[in-house]
Amino acid sequence: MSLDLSTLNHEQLEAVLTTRGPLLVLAGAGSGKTRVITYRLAYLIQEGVSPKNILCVTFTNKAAHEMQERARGLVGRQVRGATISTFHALGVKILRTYPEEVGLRPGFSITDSAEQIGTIKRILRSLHVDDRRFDAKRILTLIGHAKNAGVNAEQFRLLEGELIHLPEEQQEEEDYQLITIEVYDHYEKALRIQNVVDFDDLLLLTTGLLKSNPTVRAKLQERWHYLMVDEYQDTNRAQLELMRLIAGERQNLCVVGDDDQSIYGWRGADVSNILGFADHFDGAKTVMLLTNYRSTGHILEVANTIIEQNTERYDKRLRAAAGEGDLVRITSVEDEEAEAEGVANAILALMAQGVPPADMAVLFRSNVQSRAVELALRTAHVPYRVVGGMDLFDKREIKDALAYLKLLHNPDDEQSLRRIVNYPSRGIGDTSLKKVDDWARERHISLPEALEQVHQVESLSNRSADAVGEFVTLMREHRRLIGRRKASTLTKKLLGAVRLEETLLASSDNATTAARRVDNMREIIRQVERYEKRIKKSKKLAAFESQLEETEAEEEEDDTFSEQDAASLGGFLSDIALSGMDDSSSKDEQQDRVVLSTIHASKGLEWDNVFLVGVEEELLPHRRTLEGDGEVSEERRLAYVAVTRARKNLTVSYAENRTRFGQIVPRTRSRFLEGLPEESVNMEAGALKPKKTEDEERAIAKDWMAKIRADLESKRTKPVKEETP
DNA sequence: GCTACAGATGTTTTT
DNA sequence: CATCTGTAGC
Repeated sequence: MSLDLSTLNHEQLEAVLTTRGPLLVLAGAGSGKTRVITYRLAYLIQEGVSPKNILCVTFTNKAAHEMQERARGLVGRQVRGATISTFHALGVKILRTYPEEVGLRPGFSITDSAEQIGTIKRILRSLHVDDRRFDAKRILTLIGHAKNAGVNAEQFRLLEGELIHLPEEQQEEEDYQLITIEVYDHYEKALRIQNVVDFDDLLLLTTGLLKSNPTVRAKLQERWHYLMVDEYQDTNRAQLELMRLIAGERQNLCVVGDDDQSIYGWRGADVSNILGFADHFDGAKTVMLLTNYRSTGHILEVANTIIEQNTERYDKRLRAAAGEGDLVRITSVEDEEAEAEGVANAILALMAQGVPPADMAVLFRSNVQSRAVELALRTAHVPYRVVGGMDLFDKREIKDALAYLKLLHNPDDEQSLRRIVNYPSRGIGDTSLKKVDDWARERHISLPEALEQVHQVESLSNRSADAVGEFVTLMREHRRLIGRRKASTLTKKLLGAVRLEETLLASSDNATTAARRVDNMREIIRQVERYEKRIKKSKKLAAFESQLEETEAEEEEDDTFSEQDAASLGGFLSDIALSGMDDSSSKDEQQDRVVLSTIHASKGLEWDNVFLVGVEEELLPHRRTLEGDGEVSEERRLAYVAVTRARKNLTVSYAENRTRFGQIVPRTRSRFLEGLPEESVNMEAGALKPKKTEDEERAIAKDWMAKIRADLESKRTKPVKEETP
């Protein structure tokens, strides 16, 4: 099978053919970035590089899947050998193989952010610091930034002299840094005792491991000879370091990204990674992809004008492959309500012309803005979908059920233990727990360990001790079944034994909420089952394919990683921590609905028609960045990302007044709208037309509801097409 | 151990 | 205004 490279343009081809040495591909919005990556991957394989020696890293699971699928389309099942992974999943894989080297024990688990905050608060209290004076979240952010920069607790403390001594007006900031030095230390210890890592550890510890351990480093360098990184502008210091370490002397590292789309600086991403690529890697070659295949000319003009006012960037200008297209419409509206109604009407008008809702999106800077839009769309009966918000994970009943599984898998997980030790209530109240906790502290052992020998705690009544004993036995009994029973069976057994369902039903007076909660909880079981199925299928597939292989089954053992294989409880828990619950596939994911999204969440997506709302000072750019938190240039990039999502139609709006915290406040339009090229913009009012009559609206909406219902019906009857990962 | 009320807070969140 | 958090009180 031979790869057809003739569909690539000159620059894309150059990027694909440059396989040796450090390569920076600056891929402007809509310039065929994903194509280049997948073709390059395919090309490497075709040129005789063993897929096993290729590592592709992305940020999201979605991007990893997409790359996998598209590469499979080009080179078939050979992609299976290549490692295509997110940074964090890669970290887990490596750490699971060498846990002891970084102070972990096998089977460590991954915390979520709520647990992290809980841990911080507990540490503050143990340090006798008023946990109301310091915001745990803010401390956690500071720790996160340190970790993202590759700085561990020890090193952070050493930085004290440099970090501190801020001018007086930043006294508060200084206080936070001081307290963070203390907390960071304790936080790390707490995690290690519990055999737990947080998300940032997945990078920090992995990088640290490679840095300090030449054997492991050599092994990984021997495994991967060719590296590719997607969305490089979003990488942080630790990730750069990780890639540098794996690339080793070969330096076959290809990074793809767009500095103008760097919008995660606040999360620790470091634009200087991409801006300074040539300094970080000697002899780096740069290829710029500047032909935009997505948007029409006027949209691109506006985008270019907006972004060109940033100074710290690669100087480049996108050119449109398509024609001029329609003008960008910029409208002023009275307030957010009028704005939302205007958008709803414009959407209805497009629908009336036969444009499917899925070709439209409403983008905004901050989540609160979605409410007004949702309301208007609902009254107009426009089908919509709000993206983001992994709410399922935040549900209490889900967390409770998960905590049981986590504790089962990792007996040292104190955080999970605390969560469910008395839920459903079994007579282990705060006082009893406190007594055990104190007893544990005296003896310098952990709470879970203390619970194991609870009958030696003298201050505890027999009744309490028995209650604890019963709980400990329950967990121990179930833990013995790990490996002997399917994970799903075990899950059902444990959750049944503690009567979670019954508790949920009894606790809520409202029958519907109770039912919903039970259903949510059962979702966990379904997820475990789905996970088992997926693993089973991919194993089968692997076996099948190696059978098919004409060449002798050279399915040599992959000795880089410990085999973490079977549908185990631990595997499930990592999986769910890294990719969230997958409620997408079955539900309304690809249905015909208008998308409502924050600009952040819209990156990488595109629509024919885009409505960008609330383009006002203090919203975009956001107030917080104007007050000195963060940089306006990043806000500008945000505006740029938003604008470049549109293929054919872009409508930008700003309100004269907006209700904020219950107050009506006059607004000014965003600075990002100043100085736009007149010939590309339609400033005339009325882009968001006045209301249609109720009857007209209803007629259009009715049509669409009917169509959607029919769609749903046909989907239900058709068998669901199975995708193979 | 749950409910009710007061008080604070009010961006973005790939993993 | 609206939502979440923590605490007091039953």
